[in-house]
Amino acid sequence: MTTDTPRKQQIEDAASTLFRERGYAATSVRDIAHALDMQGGSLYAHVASKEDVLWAIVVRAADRFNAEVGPIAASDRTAARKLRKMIRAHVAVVTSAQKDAAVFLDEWRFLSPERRATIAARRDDYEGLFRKAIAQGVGSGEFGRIDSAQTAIVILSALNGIASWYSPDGNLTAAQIADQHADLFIRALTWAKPTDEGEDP
Amino acid sequence: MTTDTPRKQQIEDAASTLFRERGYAATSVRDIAHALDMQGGSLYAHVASKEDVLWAIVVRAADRFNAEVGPIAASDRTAARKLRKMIRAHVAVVTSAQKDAAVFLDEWRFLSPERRATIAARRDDYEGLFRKAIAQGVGSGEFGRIDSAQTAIVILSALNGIASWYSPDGNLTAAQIADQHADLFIRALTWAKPTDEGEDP
DNA sequence: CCTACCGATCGGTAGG
DNA sequence: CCTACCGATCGGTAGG
Repeated sequence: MTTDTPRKQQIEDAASTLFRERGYAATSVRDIAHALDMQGGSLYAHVASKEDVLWAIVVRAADRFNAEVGPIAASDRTAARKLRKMIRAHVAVVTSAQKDAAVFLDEWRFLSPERRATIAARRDDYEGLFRKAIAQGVGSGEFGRIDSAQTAIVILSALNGIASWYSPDGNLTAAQIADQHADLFIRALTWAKPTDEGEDP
Repeated sequence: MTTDTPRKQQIEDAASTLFRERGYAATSVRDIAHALDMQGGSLYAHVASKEDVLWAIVVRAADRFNAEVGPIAASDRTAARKLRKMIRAHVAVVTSAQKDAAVFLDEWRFLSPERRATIAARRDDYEGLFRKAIAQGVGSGEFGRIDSAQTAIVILSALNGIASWYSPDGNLTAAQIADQHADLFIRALTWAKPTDEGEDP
């Protein structure tokens, strides 16, 4: 009954690295164990199955996206400002928890059907946050008459793509990447008018 | 010395379906063989290795992108029109050769290091076609002063994402999806002026 | 293209 | 957390 077992987190971290590098199916339980200087079977003192490890990684990534973006989506703001902040928050998660995000995005299909369905539903809800923010802007006249559902998909596809090419050593900081994306998409939605300005923190 | 062995194509088609559904690593040689009503080992009468099958799929997908988009990129057009046509062509490949495109995009990391390097180089060249088209528009003043390299990545991320959500049974046709993307991105690049119009076929 | 097989490795468990 | 092991499955081959 201690606060939390750090060993389990170490396992998830090591697994996250390997799942991202080699993919879930091509990573063996022994690979994960050896990364932590354990014997293959010893991992099962801490986890019940390989899939449970993937599940833990996927859930903690999903939780982070929701924790960062959810409050902004629920806040009272202009659609353009809200969307800009949501994009920034999403990119911040992708870049700061890059491994987990990449595993979440690429490897969730290896979950059991039940768990996959749970994640599919969560992803759809999350996408809904973007749909609603866009629809708000269409309704208020801030944005042009675009298809909010399709636009949400386009934006999230581009933002999620960052997980597969971003490098902390690149020429652009995570914040710059976020702003570039926000600029580009807000521009695309608010055409024929100047982009809204006057940032809030 | 016949024209072409169709059995090999059948193998690649079946493998493309399975690699897309389950991923390369989680698809066994027996899975592929059984999809063609063969015994596991019999596949090796036609192919030398599982990786060779993946390689064939990846190469034919890459070839298609180049064949469709390359000539447009090399053509003499306004940057906006050129980019619009390139986006359309890219989306056409993604949607018409969806399985191959998805395998190409998601599973190429399971290739041997040498082959992976070859594909990485080809992908960079291909991305260069978009970079150059964008840079052309920046140079001519058609587009605003944006980072062509980053913008090319953003556009291709979104376009490639289509491979993972497009369904021929969806509400939108492939052509509509292509136009939506072209509209959105051209708008984002040509801000503060009306989008260029007057389509060529 | 099949049958029958190879060594290697897989996820997971027992028993300590 | 280790040793030692389980049955199952893997990619690939021999020999026809």
